[in-house]
Amino acid sequence: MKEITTQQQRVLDCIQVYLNKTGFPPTRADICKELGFKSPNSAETHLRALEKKGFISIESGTSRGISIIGGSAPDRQAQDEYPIIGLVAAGSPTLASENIESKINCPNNFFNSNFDYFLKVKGLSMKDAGIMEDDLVAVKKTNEVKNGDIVIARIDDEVTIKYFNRKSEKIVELQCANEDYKDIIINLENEDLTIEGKSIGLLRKN
Amino acid sequence: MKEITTQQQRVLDCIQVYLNKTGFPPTRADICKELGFKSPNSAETHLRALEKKGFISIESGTSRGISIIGGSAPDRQAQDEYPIIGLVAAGSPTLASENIESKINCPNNFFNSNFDYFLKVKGLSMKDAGIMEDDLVAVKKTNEVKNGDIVIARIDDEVTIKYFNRKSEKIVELQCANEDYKDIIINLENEDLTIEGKSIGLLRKN
DNA sequence: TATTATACTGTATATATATTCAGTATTTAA
DNA sequence: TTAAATACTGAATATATATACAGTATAATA
Repeated sequence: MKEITTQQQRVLDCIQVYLNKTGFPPTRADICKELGFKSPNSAETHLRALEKKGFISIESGTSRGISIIGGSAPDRQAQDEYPIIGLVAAGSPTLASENIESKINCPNNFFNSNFDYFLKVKGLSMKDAGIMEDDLVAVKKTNEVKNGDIVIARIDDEVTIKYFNRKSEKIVELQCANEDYKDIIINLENEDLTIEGKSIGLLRKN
Repeated sequence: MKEITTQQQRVLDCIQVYLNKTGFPPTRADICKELGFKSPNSAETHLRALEKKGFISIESGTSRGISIIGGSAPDRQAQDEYPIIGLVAAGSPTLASENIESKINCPNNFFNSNFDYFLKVKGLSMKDAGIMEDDLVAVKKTNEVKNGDIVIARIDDEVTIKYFNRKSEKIVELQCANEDYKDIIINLENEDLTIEGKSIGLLRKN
């Protein structure tokens, strides 16, 4: 299952909501009305994209012939144990046992993308992004990130969670979401920056 | 619910089977094909009879607008399946199916307390508490809350999520976590306040 | 630089579909 | 015994709906 865009997710949600509400899938026009599109082709192209990516199936030539794949399957969700790793000021957030604070059982399709571990957040540098102290950020190990992603970055031995912003070929900005904190500008020529992964979700226990 | 005839039962079963197989309801022609009728009107009259007797509802002028009522659609709350409810501006966040946007599989000891449903947040009034738009707040249905709790409150038909603060015997403050929003002061003598539940956790999908 | 994917508006149309009308026949209730 | 409900065939039709085509625009990618 490939990545889903924000708008495609909205369309997918819309179909699910319509199904719950009426018992049958929406037409293109229904989707347009719900999401504010003005052309049925807007819905059509999103549906085709969702079909191509494997989220839905569309019965050709059939009115309301949309079905969500995996949607109606009431099978018990496969679960996995995910480690919770403390965001220590220093040191790589490795999965070595000494870094694992505890483990948590969680369905493995719980978020929109698969992920590798939970990171327990320290500090309030991402406060305005709704990430508070002791929140558990679901981290997918990857170094493929794009501007605006919330990434887990390591500079030498210092690990932080920040917005990623590539300013130029050599310059990366690690941006805070809190005006009390200063952004970090990194010159890749002088400094070592490792992208450990990116945030794909969040979990908070009160 | 009145008596059902053998043929009407066959049609009803046919609808259910078709739904299970395709994810959407059949047309008149589909029913004819399945049950060997030679005229779409055969299906039509059976459908009208089933509607009259309360087994199905038919959305007029709508293709495949059949939905099965009651009996065969029990919301069996699977142990680990939790509904996601949209935070609608008006109306109680009931577990009625029309309010359920979708469902999510989740271990029932996932948070530190058991809970009843997820509430999808609209607006940014609790931004500084780290609750953002579209976040899913895990809600435990209770009216036993204490000062500082994040509660789901209903004033008449308006549902909001706010900090709870009892100022005096008669005065309750529903406090925002965003200086752009105004707190709500409620005099219990004049106004109706219902505590639907309290937040015991949060889930965010990026 | 060209190309692909995304994200739309707007119009048009073939056809999928609900639904009405005209019949026939049998069974059940008043 | 007369109406009403059940159980169909067969044909006709208005419209609901999918879907193609023609554009515009932006962002990401190669």
